[in-house]
Order: sequence, then structure tokens, then C-alpha cells
Amino acid sequence: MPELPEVEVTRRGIAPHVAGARLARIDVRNPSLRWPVPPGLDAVLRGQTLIGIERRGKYLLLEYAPGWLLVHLGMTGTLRVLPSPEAVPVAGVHDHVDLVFERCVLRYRDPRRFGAVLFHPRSAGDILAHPLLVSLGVEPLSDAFDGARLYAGTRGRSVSIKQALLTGTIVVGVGNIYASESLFRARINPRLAAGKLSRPRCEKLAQAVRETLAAAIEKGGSTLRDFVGSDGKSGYFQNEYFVYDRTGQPCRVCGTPIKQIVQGQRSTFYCPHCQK
DNA sequence: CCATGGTCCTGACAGC
DNA sequence: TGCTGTCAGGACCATG
Repeated sequence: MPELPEVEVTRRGIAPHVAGARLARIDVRNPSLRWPVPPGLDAVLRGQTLIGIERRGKYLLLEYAPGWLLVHLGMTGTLRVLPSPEAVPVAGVHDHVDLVFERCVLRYRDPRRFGAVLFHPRSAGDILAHPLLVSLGVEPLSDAFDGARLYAGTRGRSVSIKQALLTGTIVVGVGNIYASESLFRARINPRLAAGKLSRPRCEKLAQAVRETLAAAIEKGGSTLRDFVGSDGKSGYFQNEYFVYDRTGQPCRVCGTPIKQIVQGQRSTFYCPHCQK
């Protein structure tokens, strides 16, 4: 379930196992992801040491001396550490890429194949200048994201605040689940035009986004071990949703049945009493 | 047929 | 007439 918290939990989960490790080879079984996995990856990266893993929005940036592997998990992607190259489980139909290190394997699985594995050579400049990254909004957990930024980013926008959050041009990492959850925490109706949010409500929403994402990362943190092994469980945060996927169930604050609507072809959940 | 975690891309349109 | 930005909708795909 890769929204920003899941990507960050993945990063933290796999980094200790592979950062500083030497890549023995790359196996690409099925290159047809959102964009083709570039041919010749193995030739470029074989023998290289993984310097570290960073995250920008929902993208994972795996740094090597020759350049960066850019990994996006799409809707259904996972990256898991499998213990030993000698005893790696047989790859399933959706296990598209293996990064084979000397002491473990990092396996990319993505049933729907909406994700991506790309390469950005160092000669092409800094990874943050990559076309997919260069115009992303600010990081929600950085100092750059606050009420002022949200206020500025929403002026003149007629789209709903829910959709404005999802687009990722103001702030990155807020997906369909956490958009609904954040708006509930801020007590804001998801249908409100983004440009009509008052300055105080922007402050409140920015804070709500930070809290929602931070809490989800925290919960995911308790399942870090699940990123090692063949079958990981999902995190525990889903047990704490206020509104997401709770259509008709009582609001945890006021008891009013949670309502479900469709915005931009995606479901939105909210409490019609608490969120005005 | 319905839904499901993401987001790029295109085309229409508005305003300067 | 461009150019820029905004917005809606389609596209990609497997699975229950």
C-alpha cells in the first residue's frame, strides 16, 4: 500500500540490509512496468556498491557511483529483502526485478505493474533534476511544508482540497488514504474548493497532514521486520483509520455514519458532521 | 460489471 | 498569436 509512509517504511526497512553492499548482478524478468526497465542495467551496475537509499515523495533513490536507480512502487509494488542469494524463493509471476547483492536479494514485486524502475546516470546531473522529480511539491515532513506553503499553493485553485492534496504539486506523498484521513483530522470537508481555505485552516491542514503521515510511519515502524522475508504483512495503521474505508460506520468522534463520495474518479471518505 | 494504494499524459479552455 | 496554467478524463494493469 505505497503512499509516502509505506515508501518510507520500506526505505528504513531495507536500507540496513543493502546500503553499503555490493551488487553482484541484476535480474530483470519482466521489463514492462509503467515504463520499460532500461536494458543494460546489469552491465552498468554490476559490481557497484549501493551508497545509500533516499526518498523523494513516493520515489526511492538508490545511489551508486555511476548513477541512481529510481524506483516507484505504483499501486501494488513492494521491495523486500530475501536472506541469501543461494536460498532465494523461486520468483513468482509478479516478481519482476531482483537486485542480487552478495549476502541478500532485493526483490521488486508489482502485480499491476504501475510502478517503475529507471536509471539516471550521474553524467545527466543530480537525481533531483530528473523530469519525474523536478516539479514535485515539497516534502510533507520537511520544514518547507507549513500553513503558509499550503495557503500559497492553493490560491486561485478551484479544484477540491482533496484533489489538490492528491496531485502532489503542492505537497508530495499524500495518497488517497491519507488525504481523507488528513482532512478528517483537520475537520475540513473534502469538497471545499482549495482556493477557499482560510489561512488558519491551511495551518490546521498542514499540521494534520504531518501528523497523519508521521503516525503512519510510526505504526509501520513496528513491522520493519516484515520487509525481510518472502511474505510481509501490511502495517497496523489501517486499524486506526478514522474515515478511510469506513463507509456507513460511525464516526469515531461523533457517531455520525461516515460518507463516501467520488472525486476525480477516486473514493473519498468523510464525516458529514465533523467536516465542514 | 464493480473496486482497488499512483500519476503521467493529452486535450480543452481561460487569461495575459 | 503564442505561451502558461488549470482542470477533467483516459491510460496503464491484475485481482477479488
